[in-house]
Amino acid sequence: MRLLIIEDEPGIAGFLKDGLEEEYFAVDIAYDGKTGLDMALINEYDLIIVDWMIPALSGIEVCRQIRKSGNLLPILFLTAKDTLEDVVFGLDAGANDYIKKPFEFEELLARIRVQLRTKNKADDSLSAGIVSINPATHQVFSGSQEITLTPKEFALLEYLIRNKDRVCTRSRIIEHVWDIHFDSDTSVIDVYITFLRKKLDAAGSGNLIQTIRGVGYIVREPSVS
Amino acid sequence: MRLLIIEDEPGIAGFLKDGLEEEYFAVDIAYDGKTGLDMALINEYDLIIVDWMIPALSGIEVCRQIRKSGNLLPILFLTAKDTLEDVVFGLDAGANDYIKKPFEFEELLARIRVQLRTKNKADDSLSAGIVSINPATHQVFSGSQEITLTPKEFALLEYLIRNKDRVCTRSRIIEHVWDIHFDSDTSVIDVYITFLRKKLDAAGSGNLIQTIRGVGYIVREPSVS
DNA sequence: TCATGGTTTTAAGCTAAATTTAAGCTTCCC
DNA sequence: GGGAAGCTTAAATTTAGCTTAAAACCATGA
Repeated sequence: MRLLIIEDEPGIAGFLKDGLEEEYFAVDIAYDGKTGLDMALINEYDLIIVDWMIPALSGIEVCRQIRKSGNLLPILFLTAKDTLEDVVFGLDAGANDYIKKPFEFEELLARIRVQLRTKNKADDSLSAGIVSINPATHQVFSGSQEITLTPKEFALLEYLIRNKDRVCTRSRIIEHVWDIHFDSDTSVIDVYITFLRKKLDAAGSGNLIQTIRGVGYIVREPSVS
Repeated sequence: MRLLIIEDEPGIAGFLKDGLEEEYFAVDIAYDGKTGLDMALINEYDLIIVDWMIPALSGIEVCRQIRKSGNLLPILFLTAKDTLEDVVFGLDAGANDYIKKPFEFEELLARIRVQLRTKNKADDSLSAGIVSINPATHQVFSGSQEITLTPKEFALLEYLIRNKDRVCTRSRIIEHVWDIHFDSDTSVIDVYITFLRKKLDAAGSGNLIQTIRGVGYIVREPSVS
């Protein structure tokens, strides 16, 4: 899952980036509103965190511009101002949620999860067939048997399952899971697909990840019948 | 065809699901209004069946919200209430049709077919006859049956269907699909036309690609008659 | 600071699939 | 009948993906 943070204070930005990367998010930072808006419009993010008070272009204006472009991705507002008026203003501009500074990192994380959940899923269990994953605890189960995954393995599987029944192209995967934005001839994806398949297979959930040759991969929900 | 049933009584929901699946529909169930609405907004259904009296969010509210999001998919109301007033209320909320409980399964089926028939005519996705292609997911369907194509096969079919009802000359095909800009005596096109025809034929969409001798090929939309 | 163990990435050989070539066959039309 | 155009099939070639091993990286604790 790929996030953009628009925050001018390097301390806070860095703190957020580190913390979120520990949670397996791919994180980009923009230090002013103008840059942030450009990045948001050019790249595909799964969620944006934007501070209210930033140089070049206010957070609220960034938010408005993004919505004006027709993009509905979840936007989370960071604000020191906490009067009702400001909050209303932010939500009117198209933000999905807000959080007051100073905040607990855990709370931010919870709110991010809510946004990602409502965006992608009807129910809040991320699963495909007998395999289910829990982003909050970073656990993966094949039926009732737990599978231990490394951070990258988890991030890849999470992305594939969140996009269940859709083809995930190699370029989208490399962007959203590895945060690499240029064409490269790396074969990390292949290697990690092999890792995942091996572990899933060992836990009896073989054949979950299918290859679409020349395009990418897909995790299909076994048809209900 | 993929349907969503929003119905809290497990008995009715299960009965509907089983019956509809026998008719080759893909059926999802939501047991309350909130979940149902989320599913309807996130996934792409061909039709929704929603009960009037359901927990979390009334059927009528679900209907309103779906319409508010700009989605025009057919919605069928299930209701025990049968006063004229209730029916008017439901249709005003954006439903396409209603059916009173208890009902005959056959009647429900008939009404579903009516809705799906009118829907398909307006649909101008990339298709010709019963064959439709989705460039976003690289999927091809003959009716509801998926056809697996290699990248080149897909590219060729996409080009032909995008230029439906127009003759595609050999030189245009070789330029647009193979990116070859000089005259060559290759016979790849012939070979790939054979590949495509074979796969389409196996999926029951034979005769889609016609040869124009000396010129090229054409995919025709079967005339509506 | 350095060693350690785990994770991630790179690289290379291998395999299987996709693509292209080529040759013989069929059909159409003069 | 004969030639041109297209069809079909098999074989050759190329490419993409799989697998494995090893190198690089990173955090941890002695």
